[in-house]
Amino acid sequence: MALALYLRRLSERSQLGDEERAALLALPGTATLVDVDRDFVQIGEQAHHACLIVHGLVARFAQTRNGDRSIVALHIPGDMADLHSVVAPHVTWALHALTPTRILRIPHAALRGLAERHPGIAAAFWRDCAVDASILARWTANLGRKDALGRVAHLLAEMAVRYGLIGQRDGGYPFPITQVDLADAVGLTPVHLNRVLKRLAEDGIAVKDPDYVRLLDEQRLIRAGEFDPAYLQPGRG
Amino acid sequence: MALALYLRRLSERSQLGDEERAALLALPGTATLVDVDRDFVQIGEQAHHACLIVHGLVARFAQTRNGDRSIVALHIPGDMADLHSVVAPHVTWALHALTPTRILRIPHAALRGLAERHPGIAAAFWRDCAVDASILARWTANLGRKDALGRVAHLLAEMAVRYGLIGQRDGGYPFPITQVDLADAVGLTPVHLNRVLKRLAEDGIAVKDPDYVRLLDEQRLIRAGEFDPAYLQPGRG
DNA sequence: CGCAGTATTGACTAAAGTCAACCCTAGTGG
DNA sequence: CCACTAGGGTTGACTTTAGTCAATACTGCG
Repeated sequence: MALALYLRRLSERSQLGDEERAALLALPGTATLVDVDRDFVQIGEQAHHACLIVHGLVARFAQTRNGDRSIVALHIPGDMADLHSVVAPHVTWALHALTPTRILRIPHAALRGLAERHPGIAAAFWRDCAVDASILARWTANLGRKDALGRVAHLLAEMAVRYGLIGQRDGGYPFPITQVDLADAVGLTPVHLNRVLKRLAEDGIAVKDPDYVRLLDEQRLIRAGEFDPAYLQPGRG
Repeated sequence: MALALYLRRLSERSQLGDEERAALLALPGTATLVDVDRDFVQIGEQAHHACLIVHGLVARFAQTRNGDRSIVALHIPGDMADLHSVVAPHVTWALHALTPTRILRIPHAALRGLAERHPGIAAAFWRDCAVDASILARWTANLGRKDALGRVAHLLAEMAVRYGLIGQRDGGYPFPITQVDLADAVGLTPVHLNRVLKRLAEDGIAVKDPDYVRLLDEQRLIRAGEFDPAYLQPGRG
């Protein structure tokens, strides 16, 4: 069940009591299927729901007034992609399905009510947003200071950990993103990204297939991306 | 008084009742002076306090294990620079004074207690973190998609708004940051940043003096940076 | 006065972007 | 069942942007 997925996510980093867990699982929500290549939250909206990703892959886009779009976050199953909209409902980004995606739309009112009645849940929500921000900070640092290879390696390493946390990884992980979108996420042109991926494959580090990443030598991937998973706060109280 | 500054900040975006306002102002805290060029929160620490910037300028640094540092956020008076550490106390960044800085160190326990007793304050804290994340997202997008001039123009425009919100701007604003640090914040080398600043000055857009930014033509600055202040959520409920 | 940190400039290099062609594959409709 | 098409991926040749290296100037302070 979708909410159980999110409860599991929260429980990784927050201790919740029985009552809180039950209250969370009782949240109302509307299951929705989103076609590929569709914005399901648009810039300029006033949000009234938060979207839990149940299945699929979602990009958060920032947009300048000129219409340039840029991916600032990727969301995988178990992520509440726009939980921050509960406290900042004026939307300045878009959520876009990169594959056919199943989401659960949960009313802000319900989330807010839950947070008000259960301080522990309020803290868990806040913490979930803090981890999201921590990832953003890391992306900012990567874009500012790493070269193309380092940025790509770092992102592939990050996604390996994140898919690992939801039990979707072994020698690799599902990652159904096009090179155009991946290029956008790491601030490169698709052409240059393609060359970087080619090099990672030739060097025996990792292979990006159309919807899967094969990890050939994770140690070297981590070194190439100077990756340290601490910012993902995996399993901290 | 320092806490009044922060109360004012929160009140811009959150409605707080009298009791909540009083409780906030009653928070305990230790006033501290930080020398220039000093980390006052270090990577790897377990944080027990959040730092309210009272006076001065602070940079948040991300650091890779190789020791490369990169500025991911700038904090001005009125900012609670590491409020997120209340829910994520394992520190993966550093806070560094760019000028002699006065801070107020507020115990996490007090902030947590306040949030537990007053859901409105909990929401206000969460919201404050959401705006911080919104700025991070914008920086990510800028680094990914804008050229050097656009990045610098955007940052100068953002800081103009942020200093404006604390009443420290007229035809310009105080911005005591060196070119080396500014270069770090926008992901450029100091040499190239210097050339960009020269161009902004020559074009009559803005002049960066050692500790002040003179805004010569704000409209063109905004255009050059494709700046839209919506992400700062100025004055939204 | 001299030093250290900061800022400025020029000449050169390297990384990434641009442009354009071509390939490959999955899906469509005849 | 096959030809066509469109989107994604790949490659080469060339351009542009920003980085590097190095020298020089400025400024506030001991």
